[in-house]
Amino acid sequence: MKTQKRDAEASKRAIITHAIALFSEKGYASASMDELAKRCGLNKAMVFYYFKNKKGLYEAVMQEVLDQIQEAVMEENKTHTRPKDELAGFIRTYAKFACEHPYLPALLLKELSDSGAVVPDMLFGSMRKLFALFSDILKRGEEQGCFEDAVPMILYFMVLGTLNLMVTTKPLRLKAAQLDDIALDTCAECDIDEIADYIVEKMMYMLKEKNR
Amino acid sequence: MKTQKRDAEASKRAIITHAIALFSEKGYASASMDELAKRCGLNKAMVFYYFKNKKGLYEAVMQEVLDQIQEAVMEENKTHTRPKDELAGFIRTYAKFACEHPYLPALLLKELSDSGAVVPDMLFGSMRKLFALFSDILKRGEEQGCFEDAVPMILYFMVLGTLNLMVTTKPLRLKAAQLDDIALDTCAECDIDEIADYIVEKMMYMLKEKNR
DNA sequence: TATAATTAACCAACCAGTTAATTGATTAGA
DNA sequence: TCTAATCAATTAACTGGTTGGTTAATTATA
Repeated sequence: MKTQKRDAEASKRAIITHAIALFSEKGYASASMDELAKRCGLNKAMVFYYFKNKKGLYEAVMQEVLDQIQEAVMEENKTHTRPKDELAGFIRTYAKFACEHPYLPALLLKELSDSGAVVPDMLFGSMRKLFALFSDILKRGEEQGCFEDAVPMILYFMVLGTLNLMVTTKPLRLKAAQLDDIALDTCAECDIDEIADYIVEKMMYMLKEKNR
Repeated sequence: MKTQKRDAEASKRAIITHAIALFSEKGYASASMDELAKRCGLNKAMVFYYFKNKKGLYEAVMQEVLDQIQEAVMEENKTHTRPKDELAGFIRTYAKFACEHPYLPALLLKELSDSGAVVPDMLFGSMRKLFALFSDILKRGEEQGCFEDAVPMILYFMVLGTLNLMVTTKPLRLKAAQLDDIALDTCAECDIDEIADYIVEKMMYMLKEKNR
């Protein structure tokens, strides 16, 4: 593998990689294509050469990110059989991924807070699969009698909402912990695994209220 | 009350009102001050006359919105004494307000997904009070033995995350319900009160796992 | 030589913010 | 009560900088 002066694949990948970081830092509107090109060390025209639009690039970014989290969760899911373990695995895997790739929560919250203003069509195309898995776990859990009264859509957003917010607000919570009186615990020290475990535990209580 | 050609208070109020709508629709960066002025039927310079900056206006907007939700929740809270009722009231009141004023979830999610990039200082100044109330309810609940093992920060984001996402994604979920196969229930028909009731119910199960 | 990758220079549209002049209401003085 | 002065509210026109996007020429590779 010799280092060429020209490598289309490498350029394209560099653009996507830096675009993920930039979009999640600044948001769609504030992300400048000039700055992106500068970060990549490429000419700005390259961005439009490989991706038609800013919007086209953003779609590619969202696709990439959603594919990544999807694959991580789906792959982990194979290692379980019982719905309870599947649910716990889903939550812990999402939490771990979100913590290691903090652009995911940032991008997702921004997109969802607009009801997918930028990429409405593809958003629930890609997100549907994750939700379908989550929904299926709960459904099978109910059939097998280990879950009760599950409303997948609400519970899905409960898991994603809590985890995404805990990840994105971490800097804010750290700052608050320093300034604030001691009375309020902002959970600044908690690491993501503890948080995930807590959510898993509480989720189990929620879903099997009677049969214990 | 005669209709004057000049009314400073009315102009200022018009700017804030339309700014709330505009910021929550477009986000901070994409909200144009030219368009804002056009929506208000005022000259653009008026915006900078009453509020120094775009940022200054945005801060005023966030202050207004956070004050509104705060007052609504605080006021309702006075009607209860038992922590369980207080918690239920908190959730239902926030849900109702968020549904009737959908700009709140949009603005809040956008701001939190940046860890308060635009107005970091004032954000947790204003949000702290709401969280302090929530935290206090749980604490008193634990002292009185009706709640167990509560981690206020996580539970707070669980409530806000779920409700805010359910409100902002409503159009998306409605659209998905039409296109999607029937297998996936996106909760498109649920109204906010049902959702709030569900969360309250599940929350209660979470918080009193042993003593029932 | 043909083609894919890369570049510099450019453009019109839009942006937040300014300025200096103008208009309307309020008030003080006669 | 009329008027002149004062001050707050409002405006049109402008600015310098940035934006997404284009184009035509140039380079490297096969």
